[in-house]
Amino acid sequence: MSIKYGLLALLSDADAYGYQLRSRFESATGSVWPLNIGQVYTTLARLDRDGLIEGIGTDGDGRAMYRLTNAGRTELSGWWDTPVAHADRPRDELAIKIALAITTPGVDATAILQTQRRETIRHLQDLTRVKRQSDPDDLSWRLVAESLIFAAEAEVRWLDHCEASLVRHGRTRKTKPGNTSGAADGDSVKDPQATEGTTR
Amino acid sequence: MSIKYGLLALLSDADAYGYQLRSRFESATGSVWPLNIGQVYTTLARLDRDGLIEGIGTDGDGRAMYRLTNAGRTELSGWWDTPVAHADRPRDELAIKIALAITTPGVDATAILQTQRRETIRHLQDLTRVKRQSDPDDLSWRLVAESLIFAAEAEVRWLDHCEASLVRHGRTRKTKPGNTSGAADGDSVKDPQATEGTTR
DNA sequence: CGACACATGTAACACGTTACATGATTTG
DNA sequence: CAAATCATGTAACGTGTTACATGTGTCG
Repeated sequence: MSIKYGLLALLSDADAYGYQLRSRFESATGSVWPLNIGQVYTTLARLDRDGLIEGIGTDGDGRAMYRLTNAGRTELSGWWDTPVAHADRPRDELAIKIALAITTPGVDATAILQTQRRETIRHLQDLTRVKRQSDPDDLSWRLVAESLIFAAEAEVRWLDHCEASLVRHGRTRKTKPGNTSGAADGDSVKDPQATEGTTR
Repeated sequence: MSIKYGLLALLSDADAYGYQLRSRFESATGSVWPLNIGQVYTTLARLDRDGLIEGIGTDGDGRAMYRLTNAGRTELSGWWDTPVAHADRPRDELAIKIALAITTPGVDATAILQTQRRETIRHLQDLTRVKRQSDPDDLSWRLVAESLIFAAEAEVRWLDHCEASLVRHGRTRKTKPGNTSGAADGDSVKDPQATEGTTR
């Protein structure tokens, strides 16, 4: 879904050819998600077929130019007006994996949680490094990076929350409220936005 | 990728047939992601073809049973041991949309951010309601729901952060530090885990 | 000249969705 | 009996990936 509308959005700014669309897409999103060039062409073909864009011959150097049609403009403004629904987002593989790890006998869920936590922290460090080394004036670029950072931080908090829940579950509600350490209560595990220095 | 390993995980517990696998998958993940039954069968066929599972005739009532092979067991334990990489996760349509909204002339990015925020808050309320109405003893179920809650909360914070950044960017660093309202600084926009009562 | 970036495409495949066809069993 | 649920599959299509084929332009 996303790249279809991505191309429409880029074409709403100016006519373009396939190769150009890829580089514009990547300069808008900061090349965090390199866009497959083959797919650009197949998507353009589909959009053309559906009347949302139209091929307008070749420019002076033989590049196949495309232009947004009125139908495409309508489709696009519909996209802008409609929030991204949570319903049609892809399944979260991590959540599924943890759920299955817990319910499958013979699987050490705690070990999986810890391995994953290390991986996510590592990723978080990559992201903050990338962010530090990039032009702070390029807004869209920076916000995309920060989107990933926010998500990764939430993931770490969730992993910690899972581990705490597992422990509590292990002590199968035999202990009464008023327990051992601290921290293991409901939500709010760990401070948010604590990106650096959470390596364990 | 996820459902392939999901089926392997379920089959590592006990032999099963297609229909059964779907209901087990959904009872593990809390039917937040209803699993397409058609795909279960095609995936089983692929797994069989690749030697990770094998069809073992039909049970007494004519249901096509499958069993995990040794190769499948190896593949599965590899999955358990390897953390989910951030590299091969799907693109985040929301982040792309906002990035394009900012870079495309003639698009009201602030309006899009606000519409999205309302939608996400609404979703968050749905999730907390679902969580409240569910069995608190079903760990895996609850954690999956909370995974979505953590992610949605992070999304709201990010959206707020985007809006603040846009405002700051609008005043193109002509104002000096020491400014108008408050709140619009760097990270930590809004308190985390504040699920209820953030409707605006 | 040779390597590399530019530029356009195609083929094969994995994965996901919706929809359809078909039949058995269960239940109101 | 009629409707719902159980159970297995197929077809068509959208979307994404990797890999290949093919040519032009540029630059060291």
